[in-house]
Amino acid sequence: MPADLHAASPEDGALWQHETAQRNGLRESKMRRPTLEAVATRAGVSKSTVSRVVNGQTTVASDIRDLVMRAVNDLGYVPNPAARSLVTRRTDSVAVIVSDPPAGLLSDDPMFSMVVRAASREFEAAGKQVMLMLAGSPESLLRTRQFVTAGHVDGVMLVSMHGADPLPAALAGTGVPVVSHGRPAVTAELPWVDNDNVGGATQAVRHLLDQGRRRIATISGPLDMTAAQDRLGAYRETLRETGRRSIVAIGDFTRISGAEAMAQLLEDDPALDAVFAANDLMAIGAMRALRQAGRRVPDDVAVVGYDDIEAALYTDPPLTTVRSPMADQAVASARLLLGMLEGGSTASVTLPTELVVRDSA
Amino acid sequence: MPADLHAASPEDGALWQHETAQRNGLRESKMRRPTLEAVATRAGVSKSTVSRVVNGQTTVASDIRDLVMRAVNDLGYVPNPAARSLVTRRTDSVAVIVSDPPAGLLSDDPMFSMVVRAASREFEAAGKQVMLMLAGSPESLLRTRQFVTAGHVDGVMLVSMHGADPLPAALAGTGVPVVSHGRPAVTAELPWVDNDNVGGATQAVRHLLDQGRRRIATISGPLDMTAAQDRLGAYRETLRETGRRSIVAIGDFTRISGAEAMAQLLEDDPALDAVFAANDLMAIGAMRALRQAGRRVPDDVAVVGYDDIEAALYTDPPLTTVRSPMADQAVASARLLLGMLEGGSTASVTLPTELVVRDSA
DNA sequence: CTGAAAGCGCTTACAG
DNA sequence: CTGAAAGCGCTTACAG
Repeated sequence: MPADLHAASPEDGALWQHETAQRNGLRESKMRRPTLEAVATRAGVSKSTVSRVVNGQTTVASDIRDLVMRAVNDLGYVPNPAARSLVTRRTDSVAVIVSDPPAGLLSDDPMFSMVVRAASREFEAAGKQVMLMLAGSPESLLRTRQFVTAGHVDGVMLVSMHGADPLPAALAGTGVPVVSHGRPAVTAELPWVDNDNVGGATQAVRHLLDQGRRRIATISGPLDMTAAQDRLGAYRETLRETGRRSIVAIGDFTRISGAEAMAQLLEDDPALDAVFAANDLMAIGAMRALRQAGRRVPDDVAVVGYDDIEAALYTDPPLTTVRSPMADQAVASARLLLGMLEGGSTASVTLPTELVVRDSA
Repeated sequence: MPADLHAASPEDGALWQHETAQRNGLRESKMRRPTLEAVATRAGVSKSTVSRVVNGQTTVASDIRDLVMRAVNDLGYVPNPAARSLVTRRTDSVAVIVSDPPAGLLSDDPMFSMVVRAASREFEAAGKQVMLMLAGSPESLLRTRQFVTAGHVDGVMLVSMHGADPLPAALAGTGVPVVSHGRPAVTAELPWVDNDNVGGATQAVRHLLDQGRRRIATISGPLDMTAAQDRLGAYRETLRETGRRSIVAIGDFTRISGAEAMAQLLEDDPALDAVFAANDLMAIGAMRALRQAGRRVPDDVAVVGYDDIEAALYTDPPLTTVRSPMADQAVASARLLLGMLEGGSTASVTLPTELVVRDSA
């Protein structure tokens, strides 16, 4: 207590109040939340009973339940997740781990947005919180593995947006359920959900053939991704069946790589009359390159993409493409993991695709 | 033990092994991870000492430290986050809460991808895990508030991608540090990071004026968002200064809304010679509508967008736009929150914009 | 149907 | 510099 309290002036009083308010503010932010014990005391029952009510057990007499609920509401009680998780060994959360390329590459990829959002909705609807992790660098690989091992999450959904990902293997030994959105490149023993890349690419090339195109090139994705491998394989196979040769350039699923690959293709074979791009982003890049080279789409060169992202409706001309059910695939991945957490099936699933014909081919 | 064990045949043996392996597999997945106590026993020291080493305290003799580290590595020890969090009252994680529109609207918005990724990288670099939450429905609002109140996270970064969000207000009373990516519509007392919407929009309209355009329309974003309000306000103000009248249509920041707004505008004022779209997505929609109406860009109608997303490089013609530092803004938001967790500044920040002139205006 | 008690795996004063 | 002990806030057999 200040020594000069007996001489307190109104100003002193105001100052004092101010400091008190600040302290209260501070204390409030650090103040402990009401505990289960506080609720028990207020309701005049045991902690066990409160715990049962809070967890929805039906073995509690309804009048007692009401008593407890009132205390919970009065106090604004919310269970401490750390304490709960410590004893139940569940976290009620899952990790969505997205391989993040260095230097912002692919950073506005619509796939990221679609997949992460669709999966998140699904998980949240099932009462699971989602922890988003970006796994790019080697350190982050270690970090990710530690994180999962530590028991931070009940399960993992892997979204490999690039190469030969070491993550599936790294996560295999953790004993935590893992699913992969997209078939992983290394055949780890983990279930996945994918779309029918072979079927989709085959449809695309057949369509071009049906339109009377004869020199059909392709822009492939990076060859360490199974989606790229499968689409390229189907392109080659379909052409081979009709006795035509492949004309291939490799991109990395970005717009700019599509543009560069198209320029290369035009140089390699100026007489080509069609191109199948392994995704829409590269198709958009290819269309720009064609424009710059003075070729008309589809009159001179027909273009088919893959994915049917929304942007495919806004190209000039609108893009013919293979619809891959991105959101459905994400939802299916989430459900597969959710099922596994309940001890359900670990069977991988392949979703069908559909050709969407617009004006570019 | 099976009653017929004495009659076991080789086949039985194999079967038995198989079952054993399965059980071991099961047990392994449920098996308790090594605890701090196990490490202490193995190293022949107390739990306190192990804890100190694991947490990097420097007060431990180096030979003892080595002993402990060896035990940690041998056992593959990883601390249990729930137990740690229970006593430290920290979680070392933050929530990134994105307002998620119903029905997949905006779902491939590049903003989501850019902002979430940039912020995640920043948080992860600081050792914070990110919990991604989608807050769309009224239930999710409640859920979100509870989640934060329960102490699941040390701080919150809010990303309002639409309307008059009730979240800032709902989170204000929790005592948990919150920052907003983008100035919130309701003036809650929380720090934010935004780009200079007024400055950016002013640059856009001035540029159009400088090009000799005389009937300049705008496609605004939804008016419950401050970014939309500010951009529209600056458009109006700039035209007013030069004695011109505003021609306004309202979109919702999606491509399709941009196309519809443009069609409306053309109907309202067929003689317009320029349009300022409040984001690039709507500008892309507007360009499609102009194409369908037979207007050439920029000869008949000049178009300026806002954001400078990557797609702006791929329109025909390439889009003149205002560069808003999306990723920088997300990084700044993350840093602001990180700083607040250390007791640092709560000052809001505004980032500068820059006009990028390409061929559409 | 309800309660007392043990225990989940850590950290942190407090002694020494 | 190191250790014994208390305690974080829950859940869950185990009795009654």
